[in-house]
Amino acid sequence: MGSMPNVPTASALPRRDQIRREAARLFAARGFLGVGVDEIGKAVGISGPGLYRHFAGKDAMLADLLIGISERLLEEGRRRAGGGDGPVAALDALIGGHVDFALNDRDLITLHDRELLNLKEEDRRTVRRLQRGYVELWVEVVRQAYPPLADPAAEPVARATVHAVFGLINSTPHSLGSNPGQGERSGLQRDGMATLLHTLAHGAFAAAANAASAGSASTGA
Amino acid sequence: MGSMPNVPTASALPRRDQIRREAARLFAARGFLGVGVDEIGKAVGISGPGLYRHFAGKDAMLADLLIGISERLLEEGRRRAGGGDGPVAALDALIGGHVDFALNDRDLITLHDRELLNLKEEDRRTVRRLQRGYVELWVEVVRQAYPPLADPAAEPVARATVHAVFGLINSTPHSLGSNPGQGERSGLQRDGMATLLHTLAHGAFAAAANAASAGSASTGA
DNA sequence: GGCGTAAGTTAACGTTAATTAACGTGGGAT
DNA sequence: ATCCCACGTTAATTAACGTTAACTTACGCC
Repeated sequence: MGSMPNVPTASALPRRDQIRREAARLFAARGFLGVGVDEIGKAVGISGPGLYRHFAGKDAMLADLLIGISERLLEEGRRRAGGGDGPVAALDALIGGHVDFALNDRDLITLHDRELLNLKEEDRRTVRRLQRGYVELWVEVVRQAYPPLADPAAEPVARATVHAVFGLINSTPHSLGSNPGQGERSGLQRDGMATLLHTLAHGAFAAAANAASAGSASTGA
Repeated sequence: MGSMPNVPTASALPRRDQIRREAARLFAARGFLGVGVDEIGKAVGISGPGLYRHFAGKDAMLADLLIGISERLLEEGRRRAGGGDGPVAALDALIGGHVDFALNDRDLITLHDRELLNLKEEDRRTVRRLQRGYVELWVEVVRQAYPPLADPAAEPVARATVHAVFGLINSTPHSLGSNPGQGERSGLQRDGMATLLHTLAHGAFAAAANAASAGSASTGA
């Protein structure tokens, strides 16, 4: 018991990670409730209940995935937003980070806003808290990058626009085919898609700022 | 048997519609697989298997909902796109129609791209065919409204942008709270949200067109 | 060289859920 | 008056699934 508590997971973590990857793939493909534990087990070479040596249960796998991606989004977002080259560069970095995420971890992005309701109350609160922090981070940066949105009356506009841009960037799972190897399905390669999403996000923010500077009475509040 | 085949559903359709509405609400709230037929029955005042007098099964309810909304989107889209006031007005009408849909039939919009995988192969193909037609409609109109996107090399960009704008507009279920009565959750009222989404969509399209006119070699194809 | 623990296996349990069967009822057309 | 059919009900059937139990195996360690 007191042997080596530091590196006992040196060979256990790969297996856990393997389970994470396959579970994410299967959950994204057929939904959390549509995938059985036996199927996840088969995907990693063990069978069924053997998964319980690595996770407390099926719920725990989903919770691990959703909390993990939410934490990574927030952490990486904070890192990028603190680049120190001004709010415009910070927003640029935020957008780039989220686009990378959407293109690299397609499965997790899909699960992130699709399977939240299958979490137990406590885990759901955790994920929502992290998501809220991430949104707040974006809202602050956006309002600094686009001064018209810094008006207190425009705060709801800024927040709604951030949500909308998330929806925009996260749309890649729908546009791209399900080929992770090459992007032969869509006529757009990965880099082209990345720059396009970047451009579209900026266009949306600019339009929001433009509208906010024009009519402050159109917020409807 | 040959009595009145024209109006036998005069009293059956309301009940069917009631089931549709409640099923959509429940599916959107807890997922297709997360809702039992007993629950749907209870929501409409009958219990469990009584639903089988109105639908062939649980799958048939979901198929009815998804095919129905896909048909309505396409039909209304075609109607609006053929307004005859030029491509810019047509795109405006398309955007307005989709925004109305996203704000009025939030549950269905949620299901539309969330529960496709729970359809049987044939129904899924039907829905996808309708969706493809809807996308094509948008792509054509967008490319006419924004000439830089009419370049053959920009076709993938136009298509990806249309998908992204769908994601943008469909993001309302996430930004708004779950109160169908008033929008007290978000600081943005319904009309404010509608005009904002309209503005954001235009901003995204304009940005895409701008990028396409600048560098034709950046498509990556 | 025995020991404990990590990591699997298969069998079994308890629940739940969709669907079907069998049966009841009430109102309109003949 | 009656027949019938749309519309429901409850009970039974069947399948699947998450989880636990009991048991095996390989390996690092004193």
